Amino acid sequence: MAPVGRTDWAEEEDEDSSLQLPQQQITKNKDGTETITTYSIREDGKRVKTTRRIKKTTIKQIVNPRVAERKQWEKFGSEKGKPVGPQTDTTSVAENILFKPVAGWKSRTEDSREDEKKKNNLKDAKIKCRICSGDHWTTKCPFKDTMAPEGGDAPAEMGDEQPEGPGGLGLGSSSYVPPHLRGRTGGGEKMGGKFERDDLATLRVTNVSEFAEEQDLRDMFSRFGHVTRVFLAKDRETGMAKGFAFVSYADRSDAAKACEKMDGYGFRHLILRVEFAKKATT
DNA sequence: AATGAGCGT
Repeated sequence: MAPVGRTDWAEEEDEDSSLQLPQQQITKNKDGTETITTYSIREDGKRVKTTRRIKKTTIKQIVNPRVAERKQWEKFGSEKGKPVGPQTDTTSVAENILFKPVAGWKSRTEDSREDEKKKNNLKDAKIKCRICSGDHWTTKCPFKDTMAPEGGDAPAEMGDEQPEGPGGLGLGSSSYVPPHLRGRTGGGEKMGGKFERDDLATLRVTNVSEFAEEQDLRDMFSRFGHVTRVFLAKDRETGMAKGFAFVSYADRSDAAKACEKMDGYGFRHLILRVEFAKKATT
């Protein structure tokens, strides 16, 4: 039995607290700013007074005309009758956030000095081709296909148990295998002559949003078949996406399907352009 | 508009 004259206790408390809240106040300051004071109740029941100082800007300065007009609309719903502009108790007003990617943020910690040193050493180190003594890397040498490095017996490798790298590509005494050549089983590959990336099933995707990530592309493209590689071009200095990407498939037929379906596909307010890739850098 | 990165003697 409920005590006489008592309604639901929860209801009562609700009414109490909401009725006692003072109205929002706005005071104009001399410097042209305004101070807005609002009152609200937190989840734990505590009453909170919030003051904010804002600087008013002419609407024309900051928004396009359609948005400006929208700002003058009469409020509706639970905000009905409230004055124009954001009510700070229901709307949080934030500053514009500028997104500035920074290169090398990972190493910008206490031990970043060490990193700097290493970098400089690398930069100062002179490059001399072992084949022709030119100022390029041996691997970039125009004669590397026809000539062996001078001296023949290169400094003995530490781990001699591995006569050839995991890829078994037989690049002289070096066991290094560049990432794109690793783990190949040679499916229908002409092994004579130069090594070329298998771009037969690779699509070039352009007009890619700078906010896209490789995973986004993988998600979109893997419905057409097994995606073997996604490369999203980024500026190596800034990390900014350059707006194009490469997507490789295990099967060229899947690539063809994807090409047909994804060319013209809308992604993040941009229309993707998809076509088969031509050969890589020469 | 744009055709990829990686190692390092």
